[in-house]
Amino acid sequence: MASGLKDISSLTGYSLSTVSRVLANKISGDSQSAKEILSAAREIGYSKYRDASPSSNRILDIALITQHFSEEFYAYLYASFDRICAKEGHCLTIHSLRYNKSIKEQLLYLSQNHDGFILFLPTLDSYGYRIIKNSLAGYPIISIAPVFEPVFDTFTFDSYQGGVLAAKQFIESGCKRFGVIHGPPEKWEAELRKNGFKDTIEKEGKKIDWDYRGDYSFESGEKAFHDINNKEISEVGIFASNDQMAVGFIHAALEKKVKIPGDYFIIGYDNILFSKIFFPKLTTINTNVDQLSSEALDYLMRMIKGQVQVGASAKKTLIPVELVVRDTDKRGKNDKHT
Amino acid sequence: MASGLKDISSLTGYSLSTVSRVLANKISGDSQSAKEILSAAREIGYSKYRDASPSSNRILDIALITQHFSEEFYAYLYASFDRICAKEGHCLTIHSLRYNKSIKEQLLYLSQNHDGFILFLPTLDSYGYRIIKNSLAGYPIISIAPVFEPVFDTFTFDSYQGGVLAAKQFIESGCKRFGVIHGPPEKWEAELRKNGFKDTIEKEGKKIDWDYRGDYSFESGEKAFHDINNKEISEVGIFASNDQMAVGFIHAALEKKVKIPGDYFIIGYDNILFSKIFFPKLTTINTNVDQLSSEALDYLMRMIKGQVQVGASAKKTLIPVELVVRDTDKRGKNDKHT
DNA sequence: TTCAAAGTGCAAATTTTTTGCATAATATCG
DNA sequence: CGATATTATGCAAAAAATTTGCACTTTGAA
Repeated sequence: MASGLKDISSLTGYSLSTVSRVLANKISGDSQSAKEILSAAREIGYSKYRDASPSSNRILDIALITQHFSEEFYAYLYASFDRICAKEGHCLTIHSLRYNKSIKEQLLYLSQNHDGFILFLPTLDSYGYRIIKNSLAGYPIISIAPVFEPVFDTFTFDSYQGGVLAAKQFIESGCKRFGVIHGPPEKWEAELRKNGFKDTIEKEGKKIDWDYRGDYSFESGEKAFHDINNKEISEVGIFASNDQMAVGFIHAALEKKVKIPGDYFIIGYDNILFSKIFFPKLTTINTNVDQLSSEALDYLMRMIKGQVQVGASAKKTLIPVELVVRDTDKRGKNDKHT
Repeated sequence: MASGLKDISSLTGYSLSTVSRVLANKISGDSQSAKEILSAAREIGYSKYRDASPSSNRILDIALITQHFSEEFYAYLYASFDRICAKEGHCLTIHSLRYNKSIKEQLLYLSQNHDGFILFLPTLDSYGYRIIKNSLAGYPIISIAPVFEPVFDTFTFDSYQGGVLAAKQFIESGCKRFGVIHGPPEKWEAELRKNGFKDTIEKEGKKIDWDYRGDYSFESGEKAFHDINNKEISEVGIFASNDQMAVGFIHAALEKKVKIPGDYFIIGYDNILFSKIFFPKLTTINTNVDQLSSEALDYLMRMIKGQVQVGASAKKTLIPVELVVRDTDKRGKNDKHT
């Protein structure tokens, strides 16, 4: 099992010296010999080869550092990164820090076997991020978590824009009254979604007639419905900060034989699978996860190759989102499902 | 970055010789010194330390080898293994081979950094499994994929039993007619679910009055409804091979104002999240993923420690499933949702 | 208390990796 | 097209890393 230059040498047919030089980056890493030697080294698990500066011939190992939860979104995220990495020829591994006691040590360990990290740790605070930054100074890391004060260069969806799009749709389709179901206030992206909606409504000289503080759960969507229904406000365009709450709202409305669209109009956010199959079909904000993965990965690659200046402050890139019109907003052409 | 025994020595304070001996397994791996040395070795990424035979002090690295898909089930599976591994103190990494050209090479590479594999590759054929077995002879590998002819020791849910439970529920609650919505025939576990249902019905001297060949999708559940509805068979207890089809069936039924439960009764299989929130709430077969993870991991650990005899033929372990009664079977207490 | 078994460090022995030098292959430029 | 610079390669020597023999220490059971 122990492997050394000798094994690589006999495997590839190159002399010990040549193998040594390729792996120590003393000769170009882009030649044919280098290609063979690097791939043999990778295969038998020769450890020091990672020190060779990344050449076009090196397969790069990327770690997606996340916290597993039993939610569809995670399956989407992983599948998307998997797809994009495979297309670009990189090798992706996924690691969860959900139950980890020592994040710092675990990341130090992982940095030995990988060329760069993509962090998705929405619950980590700035302090935690700074510890990571300090203990892995110089190591290529980006983040895709929507956090208030990013420490690493960050790629996220333009949540604010999502709220703007929902508001515009309601305004343009002639809604007169507006409501919003908040996400949990500690989630930064939930605040952005709500603010985008609110600001756009108010810029038009209108106001939010009703709001409800939810927690992203299906149940809080149901509760939101009962709240507005008791107040007897109707014909309201409601923006829910995620699809689960929108669907919960619709569920409760259906039970009470309230019409959606009709008595209420609703736009969700996320466009995850069940919003496509739930009925009536939900108008929602779509996030293009492949675009996020692709741009994030691209940037990380340039970071690994040293083509990116890593500054003191974190750069933010907002990936645009789009409105998907289905049946639950005022324009919905389909009324028969209510 | 280059690390060697010298670094470990100065980090831990032990002499070079001691470090060497611990890592080469020349002295017991269970002493305090061994613990410190092994953990330091792991942290700085010293590669050869993995050759030391696993002791109680070694953190074991397990790889879950899968094929990512954008389905909730994957998020469940990963979160469950993550939870169980964390509890046992092992380190889990997840790797997708969905787009991989050379599975064999990728696994060879991964085997360098890990102590054992859990395979979840439902689409791989026996030939592919045998290639893996041959190229990694002696390396600890188990499978959790439901396949017809397992090559590795396998842990799966007792799909057949799931069908039996569904059939019993319908029979005991007085159903007179029975139907089944198949999963895709190439999926072994779908066949088992159907057969368990069919065999139990027939053992009671009854017969399957209607069946429909679905493909696990929501849409095929809708189509199944239209099929049975055209034939005007009603008051049938229907077992769907998964929840998505069951929910599709219910969706189509609701559109046609057909009563569930009432005109039809339905039991699904999987108990994934959306079956909990869809309305009416679905009676279904629950699979305890944590139990599967836990038993599989336990066995793999014993394999790694050499406590398990690996025979020529693969051992199969079936994890029991259970019926979760909600609102869509005949016993469902809740009729108001239709 | 005694003695065997296991752990430890020093220094020598061994193995692995790197490097100087000579030569071969390849690319570059007038 | 040939002269010249650049890069790649292998051998053998040098350097570095790792293992091992030996003597001494610690630990725990009888």
